[in-house]
Amino acid sequence: MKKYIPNHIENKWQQRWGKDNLYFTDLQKTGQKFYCLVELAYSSGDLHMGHWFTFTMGDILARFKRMQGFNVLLPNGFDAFGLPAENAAIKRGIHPQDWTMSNITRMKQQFTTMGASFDWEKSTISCLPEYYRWNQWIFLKMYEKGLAYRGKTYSSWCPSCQTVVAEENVEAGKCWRCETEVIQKEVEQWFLKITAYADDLLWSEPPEVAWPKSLRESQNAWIGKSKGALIKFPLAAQKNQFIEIFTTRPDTIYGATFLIINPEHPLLKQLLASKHHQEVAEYVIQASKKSEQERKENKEKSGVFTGSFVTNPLTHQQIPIWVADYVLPGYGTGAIMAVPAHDQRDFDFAKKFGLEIVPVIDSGQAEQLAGLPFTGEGKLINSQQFDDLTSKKAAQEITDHLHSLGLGEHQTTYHLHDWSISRQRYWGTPIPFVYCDKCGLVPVPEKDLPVELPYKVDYTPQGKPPLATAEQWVNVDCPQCGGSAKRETETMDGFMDNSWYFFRYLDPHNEHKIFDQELISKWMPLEIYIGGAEHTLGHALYSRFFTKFFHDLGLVKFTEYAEKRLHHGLILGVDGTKMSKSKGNVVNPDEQVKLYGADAIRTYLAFLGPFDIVAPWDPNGVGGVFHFLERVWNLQDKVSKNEKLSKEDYYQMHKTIKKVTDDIETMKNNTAVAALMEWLNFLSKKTAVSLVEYEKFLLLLSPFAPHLTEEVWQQLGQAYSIHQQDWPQAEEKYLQAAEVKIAVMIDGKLRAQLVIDYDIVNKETDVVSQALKLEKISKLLLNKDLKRKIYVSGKVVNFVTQLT
RNA sequence: GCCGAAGUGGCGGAAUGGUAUACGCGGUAGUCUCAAAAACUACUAGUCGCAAGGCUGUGUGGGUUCGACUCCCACCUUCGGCACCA
Repeated sequence: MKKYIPNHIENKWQQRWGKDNLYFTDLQKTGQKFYCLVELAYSSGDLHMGHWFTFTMGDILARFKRMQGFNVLLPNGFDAFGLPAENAAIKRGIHPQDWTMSNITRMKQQFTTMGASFDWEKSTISCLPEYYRWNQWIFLKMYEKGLAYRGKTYSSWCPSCQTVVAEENVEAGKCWRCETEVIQKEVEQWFLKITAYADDLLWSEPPEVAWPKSLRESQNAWIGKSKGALIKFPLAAQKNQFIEIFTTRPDTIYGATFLIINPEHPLLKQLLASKHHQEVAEYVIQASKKSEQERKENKEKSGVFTGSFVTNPLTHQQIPIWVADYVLPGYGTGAIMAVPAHDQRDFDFAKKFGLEIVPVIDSGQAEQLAGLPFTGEGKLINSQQFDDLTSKKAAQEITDHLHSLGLGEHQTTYHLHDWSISRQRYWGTPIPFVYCDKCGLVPVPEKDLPVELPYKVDYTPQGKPPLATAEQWVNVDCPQCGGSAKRETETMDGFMDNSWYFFRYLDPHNEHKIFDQELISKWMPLEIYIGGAEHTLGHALYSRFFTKFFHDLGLVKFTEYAEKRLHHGLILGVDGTKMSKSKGNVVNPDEQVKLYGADAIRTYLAFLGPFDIVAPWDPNGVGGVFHFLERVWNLQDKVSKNEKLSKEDYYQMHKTIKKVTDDIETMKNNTAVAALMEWLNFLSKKTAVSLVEYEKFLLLLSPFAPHLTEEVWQQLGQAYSIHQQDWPQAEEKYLQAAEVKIAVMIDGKLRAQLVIDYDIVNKETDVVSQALKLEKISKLLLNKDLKRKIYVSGKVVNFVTQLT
């Protein structure tokens, strides 16, 4: 027999599978479908170990389901637009498109060496017009529905990338791509009104689909729905002028002893007519200098008195207006009523500046007696006609009362902001709008899509969008009046591309529609979506938003696109830290393939630990798995066609079939591989192995090691391909061992073992009397008073002599 | 601070409330060899003991139970996430 040398067989089978189109999925076929989705890769040019890990897990599940008779779709595509392409191109002088497309060619080759069962006919590349024209189409539809609009706000701006960075892509005050500190800059840009879906995006309990709890709770927190009231506080000096505040605790209004506005508040200029002018102006300047990050980090309260007063609409007292940067411009109305007795921050502020503290909720608790703020709910005090009401009731009644005075209303606010989608860069989907001198902003008609990205532009950053340099492209006739107009030169955020790609996988080349609705209703929602937890507040939220939008357009019938989402783990470098080029601890999959072959790497990644594991790459571990595969290969020597199976042989075989089946189903690949190793250890001890056993073994191993199993399968003279065989079935009648080991305990402590025939496993009296006869047990029980006998079928006998 | 997940050998990790440490790595000894590597075999939680055997052990302290890694309460630590959100 030949030695197991992966490099001699893997390439051969990869080519054969490709030639035979073995993993082609007929979407029209009837029968149960299984759509297995893995988050698509960015076309960076190199497949790293993280890709291997994630895609291998998807591939194992897909292969398993296919053998179980499901019509499985395992597609793959490329996230191809975005800054890295543009930056790499600027650095190396290659056009982003050429850079991207050659990367994709290379990565496809790397994906092939993985031996994964992708159906490459169902694939998308986001930088191709046949894909991004539908980004434009979606954008126009959103515009039609009032969900895409042009707005002006302060946004995080990356000076290095020369573009707006979405809030959820700002990490610790730095740009997620280049790690330059972002600044706040007022820019006009396109927004998608994701806030219109805030309530729809909130997860209910229990959830409609099986998505991770951590994701659901993070998304809910990010959406940040809170109910409260808008209340107008009349300015003391000017009649009919108000400061409007938002509060979640209108019940505490009688305790509002001052009011705070943020330093950027529009009313502030008006208020600066007092003697405090200088001090306030200085504070505002100081606050504007602080970066968002500093403001958040420094929790020491700061602020100044404006010199002006408002009237508390219910106590009718004049209360001072302060400016403080702990009140944020982007939330609520940017102004608060401060209730120091019942809010920690207001309390800290009041203490620091010696402001009045009036308790209005009776907590009956010690903190309050000790003069600390009580932030919970309770019964009202010091609140005139509302005294003795509970917080909940009072909140309702006080808001209603304010409403009748024309000074308040019920209000719900959200933390979620609209999605700023325009980028002042080249390598992205052109936004399909033109600016006409006569007609203003005009959408490009649907029939004129796609608005193709011009190839020839100057994409080096100069403070204006690169597309503005493509003059021929920019100057167009207005679709409405035919007069001269200019194209929008901003492009779309790359997150737009990957918010809906899994719909397009099902119908990637459709020229007439975004997708065929019948195909979608047949194949979606998809069964499982494997991806990273880092996309919780980005991609995983946007894609749900798009699905709900498609639903409202009448394109799809469901409101969640994936029945299940699973977060994958992370493979660290050998040193236990995150792999990075600068640290030089990157484990290159291509090199590992050369050393051990794809099968060993796949199986090692599966065996490493639970699916969500964060663990370092262990070179010895791969070696161990390679050794396992080698032993499987060498077992051929022992195979005999005539070998009869004992009861124990059948038991081991079916026990393993059951375990591997259950484990792959629940994505516990590590214990599935361990079960195969155990069975191999058992088979290796036998003098001969039957063909039946060996075949079953190969079938069970085939999702993990597709090349080796295919090769041995062929050598055994079996029909091609092993990957088209039926998955083995565990039979109940074989799932009983011949003998059962029972633990015998006295007072819960293990004292002996009893081996019984399987036949008497359910006969309690027989088992107990056999246990009592054991020499060791009878000796230990000699002078003891046996109070209870407990028998757990097939597991344990416990003799209790002491009852507490 | 808040939210989420998790703490088990030298290491990665197994265990429907029922014999803790499966499987793999690493280690020790042996077989084979002139030797080494590879392969194979045995052992490998700590501790007392020549042994038989005992005791202690799943982050800490309590609790429930005949029996707890598993369930409950309190605490500690680590990892991941977050928004001074009124």
